[in-house]
Amino acid sequence: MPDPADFDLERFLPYLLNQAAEATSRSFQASYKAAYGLTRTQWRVLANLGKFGSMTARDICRISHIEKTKVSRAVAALEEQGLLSRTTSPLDRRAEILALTDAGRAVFADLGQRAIEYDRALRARLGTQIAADLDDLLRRIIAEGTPVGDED
Amino acid sequence: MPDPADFDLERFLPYLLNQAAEATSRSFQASYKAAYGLTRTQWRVLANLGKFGSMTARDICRISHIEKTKVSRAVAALEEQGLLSRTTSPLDRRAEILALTDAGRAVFADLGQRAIEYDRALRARLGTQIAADLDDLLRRIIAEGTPVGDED
DNA sequence: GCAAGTTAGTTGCATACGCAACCAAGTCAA
DNA sequence: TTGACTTGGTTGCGTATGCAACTAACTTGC
Repeated sequence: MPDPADFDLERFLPYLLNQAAEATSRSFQASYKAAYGLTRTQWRVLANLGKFGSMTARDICRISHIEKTKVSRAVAALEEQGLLSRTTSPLDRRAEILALTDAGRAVFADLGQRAIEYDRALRARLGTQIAADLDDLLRRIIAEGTPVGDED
Repeated sequence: MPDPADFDLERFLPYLLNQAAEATSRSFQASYKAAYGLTRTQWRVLANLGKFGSMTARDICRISHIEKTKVSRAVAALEEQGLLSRTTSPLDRRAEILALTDAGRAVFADLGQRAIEYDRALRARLGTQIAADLDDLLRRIIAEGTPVGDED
């Protein structure tokens, strides 16, 4: 039975991960927020559409592990801004096929580049081999990282 | 000039970090949220007070890198729940010295233990050596991870 | 063909957050 | 002392989020 006095937030993995995530997200946030007024979620949805082409909101949920509510609102906002268009699926009239508009693709082109550059710079500073290992670790954490249960 | 089509969210470090952070935080969240109705921020503030003893809100900001607003509200909530007490500092009447109450210490004891166990289990599954390396990496990212500027 | 589920997506509500503006107490210098 | 500046902490306001409840469109078994 561990002594609670031994507990140190600074060595607590969830905390460290959070800080690291905040640090990186925050600084990249400037790109999509300042330049295009996008939310983190909106940027992610856009990035998925940019990468994978047309798909339905549900697909985005599956791929990106973002909850449906968040996706739904992000999609609404992106549509509002003219960055994506919705078409009711002919196969399933509940579903909507989402696709970036030209404007959306332009934004993705710009942000995609910046993201690549940002990522490269960060990895370079960490050391590319190390960064690659980090990827694996993070994926493992994401995959099995939820020992207690309670999935998102 | 990178081709935006090369961009893949799944290999974007800020994104991976976020997912990993979410995955771990989420599952530990059950402990403090379900059991004590605490917010992530509240739990962190409590953890810092539990670890370091009495200190001022400003100190918590410095140590934990949480913004003052968040700390302020968390402190108010924790006081409301009877987990901490405030005393105006005799040295500087603007500052308030925060200290856990007995109830607060009890909560910390419980959550501290659970946190240690959670962390251990996670590290064990990653491999302890690897987990230690991960710590370093994350600290580096946190420290220098914000190349563009725009600090928190 | 239809009642009992499912599933895609939206919405209401209550809460947490970020930012900027704001008080009150302290500091510093003239 | 007094006026300009800094600093500890709070608050108002607009926005993002999570959860549960909801609609509409599909599926299944009978």
